[in-house]
Amino acid sequence: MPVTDVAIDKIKDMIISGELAPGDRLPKEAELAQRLGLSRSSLREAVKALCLIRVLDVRQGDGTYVTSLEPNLLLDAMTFVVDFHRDDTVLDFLAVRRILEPAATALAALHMSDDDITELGQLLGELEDSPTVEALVANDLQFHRKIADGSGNPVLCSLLDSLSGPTARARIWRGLTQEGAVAKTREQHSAIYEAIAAREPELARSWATVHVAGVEQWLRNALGTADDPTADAEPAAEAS
Amino acid sequence: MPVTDVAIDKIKDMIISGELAPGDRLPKEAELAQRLGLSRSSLREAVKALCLIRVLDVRQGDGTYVTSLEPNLLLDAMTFVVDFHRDDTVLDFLAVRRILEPAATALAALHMSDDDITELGQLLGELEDSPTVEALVANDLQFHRKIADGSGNPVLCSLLDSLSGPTARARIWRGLTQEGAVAKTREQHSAIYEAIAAREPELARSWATVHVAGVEQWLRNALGTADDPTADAEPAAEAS
DNA sequence: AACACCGAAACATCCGAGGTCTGTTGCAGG
DNA sequence: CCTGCAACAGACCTCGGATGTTTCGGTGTT
Repeated sequence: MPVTDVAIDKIKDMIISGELAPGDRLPKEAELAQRLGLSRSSLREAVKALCLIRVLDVRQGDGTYVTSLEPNLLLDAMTFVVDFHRDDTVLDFLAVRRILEPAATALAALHMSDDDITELGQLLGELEDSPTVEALVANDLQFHRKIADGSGNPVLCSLLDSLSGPTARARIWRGLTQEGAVAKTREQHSAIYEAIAAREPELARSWATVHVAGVEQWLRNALGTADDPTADAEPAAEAS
Repeated sequence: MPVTDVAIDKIKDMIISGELAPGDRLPKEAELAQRLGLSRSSLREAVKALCLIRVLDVRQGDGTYVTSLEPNLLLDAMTFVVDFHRDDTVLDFLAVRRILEPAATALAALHMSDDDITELGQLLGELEDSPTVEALVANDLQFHRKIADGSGNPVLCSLLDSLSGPTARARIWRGLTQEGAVAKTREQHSAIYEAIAAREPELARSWATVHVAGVEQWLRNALGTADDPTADAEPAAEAS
């Protein structure tokens, strides 16, 4: 195994064992390199890798620190991974979201504070009557994020956040190609909000299911026609 | 932004744009470094980082390649992330698993091939009458992995795989401290298998819920977090 | 007490020189 | 003609040092 990989494991172990706690500063490069028995170059590769997944945080001119290691931070790195998946596997991600979102919504109906619910309602009102597709999607992301956050489970929240990336793209296409989608989205958001405000977890769950399933159904059709050489519908545009 | 981070983004873009397809070989270090306008050292840091999340695969003496980018590979990197979370957040991960596992089991009841179901049954039989805790946990992991795989959704499968890490540890503790757990686990596994074999998704879902909830309940008590009044909330049933 | 300056510390980046591993090529033998 | 072995070249691995940049904290001035 390359020394760099060994270094990654060593640092990982130092953190897991508690030798390095969240927020702690690592020894300086030269020192740590000597301690782990490798060169600074190799150590830097290890640090950079751990940095990408948000385990370490290097500040030039200061030092290298262990992040808070909170689930949201670490799972945030998954967004990076999800970015690599385009058209073909988006449906699989959406299917997972279709499982998690209703559950999160139901939890939110039970756990959200009254203040949070008020803020959730305000989000719905902030949208203009004829919003741009971008504004709609941004508002949609905020709406679902607040609900996910309201579930009280940071892991669930972060996971949904990561999965929302591809969904957001899908929504943009949908907004561009399906006229009734905007009105329908607003209707469903209102219904979800009402259910949460009424503390009706099962109702909230159902509306969330309907909501995500709608996107999924549309996307399935869109991709199905795109893959079909005999289809006349225009295929989904490539990422620019 | 550091040069290395720019390089990471550049390489990422090269892949997403299609310039580098899965399986392709990257230009050699020196060449790519010049092309991206940085030194080999910095480039290597970028490559190492992308390597950690399984986007690139370097083979000494050969070259650097883009991986297949399949969801299972990329989400596999999440296992690394999950490893950083111990006692305190395990419950949150388990709660997510409690949402996904029943759904996956229900899907498996619908989608698994007869051959796969046969193999699943064989897994149950392979276990000795008085297995060691380690053997039991290993068998358990295989069992659930096969079901997750049977859901037909690679994203769901990989996600569950990652979440099973902490759960496995929990099971080991449980096996060591709770005597009846072994027998109960085998009973529930059999029930899940029977439900899948009978193509009864809702029955399979329910047994899976019971199964995971059992672990969750025990762990909650073991960690002494009986302060959460919502532990028993959120019925998982859902029409269709 | 508040602010500006300065130096030390630490990371960022680069470079070039060996070392090691892998795939390929060419030759000899069956 | 096909097979097996050995040498070669290409590519990554690791190293150590030199130089640039940024940040922090102490010092001196106002």
